[in-house]
Amino acid sequence: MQKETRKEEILRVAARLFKNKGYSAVTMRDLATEMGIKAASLYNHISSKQAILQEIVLAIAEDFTAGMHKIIEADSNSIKKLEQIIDLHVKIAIENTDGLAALNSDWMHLESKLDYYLKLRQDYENNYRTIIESGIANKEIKAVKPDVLMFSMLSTLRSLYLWIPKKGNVNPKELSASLAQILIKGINI
Amino acid sequence: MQKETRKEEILRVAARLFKNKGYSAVTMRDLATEMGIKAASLYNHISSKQAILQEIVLAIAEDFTAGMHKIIEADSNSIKKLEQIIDLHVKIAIENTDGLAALNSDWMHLESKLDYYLKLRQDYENNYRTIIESGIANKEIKAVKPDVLMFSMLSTLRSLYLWIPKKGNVNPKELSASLAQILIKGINI
DNA sequence: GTCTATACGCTGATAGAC
DNA sequence: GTCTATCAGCGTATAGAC
Repeated sequence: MQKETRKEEILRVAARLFKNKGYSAVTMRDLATEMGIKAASLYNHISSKQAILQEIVLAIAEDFTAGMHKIIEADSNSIKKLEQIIDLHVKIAIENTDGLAALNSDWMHLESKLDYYLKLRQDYENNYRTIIESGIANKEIKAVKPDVLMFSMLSTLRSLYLWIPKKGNVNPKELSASLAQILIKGINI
Repeated sequence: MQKETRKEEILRVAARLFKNKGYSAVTMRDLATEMGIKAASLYNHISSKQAILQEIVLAIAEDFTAGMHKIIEADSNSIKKLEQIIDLHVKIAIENTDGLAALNSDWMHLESKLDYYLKLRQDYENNYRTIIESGIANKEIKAVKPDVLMFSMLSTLRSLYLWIPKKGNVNPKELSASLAQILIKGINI
């Protein structure tokens, strides 16, 4: 286990503050105080407040993109793929709860990287929808409206970060299994 | 159809801005510009920025509370009650999309009214959970984990405001029916 | 009901000493 | 790597003229 750099510490603490109050309401002075230093000292490690948000959000967005690519390339049926998507969201939500909160709540405050973020999200949703549509075509999934199903599943998965901290130590496998039961069994033929 | 007062106009425009950028990132100057007046003029109609947020969020929170009370008092089974909860969320999401966004994203910026808001939300969730637990006890609902089911349904219903504007003119009955199919049919015995 | 003028604390960020 | 000092601009809000 290698030591956390000062920059990593800033990103970790910033994510926690962003989760609680939102990007706009957190000041560089808040962040510095939380780290026990002065605001000016932060700038030896990061170039701007905006750069902090970018690093936090884009790292996670790229994790989701990479995870989705693994899933769509694998040779498995649609239900399995949906289960793997649940696993992916549970894993990221547990490993990086605060960062995920920032992604979900503060992505619109990305400035120069906003277009890039939106493209990643769009591609992710397109891949998701394609999995559902294939499943319906193959009669693995009930003939529900693909958009409503994707919206419903994604709403739950995107909200995981709100729910995980309340539950203390979460068992990822158990949580994934419960979610799969509720999100998928109902649509499984 | 009675004319909108200046104050109502402020609340409506503010809700739209809060939805897009979040409470903290919207300035009184932004709001005034959007209304075609100067920031100082806003204070003839509202006492503070905080008061705007309170009016928007608490009105909706109280709508949910009133709706839930009607549902739990009615003489119907658990599945019917869950369907009525879906209807309630769809109705409010369509009628007051922007205000609902502010409630979901900016409730933590309520200052003196935060405790009141949290109590309304807690009571709402307790009533929701009780409906699910009764349904499981009566064998109307599969023996899933009540908390996971409530979390999943509420995540979807609370995210409706994100989804509705993309869909243009929404038919509430059709949307409620699709959601009920996906959220309830899977857990129905 | 809206305006101009103004108060004044807080904001992100930089320069330069140690 | 952290500090103090500093800055220009923006934040909410008030006073008082029209």
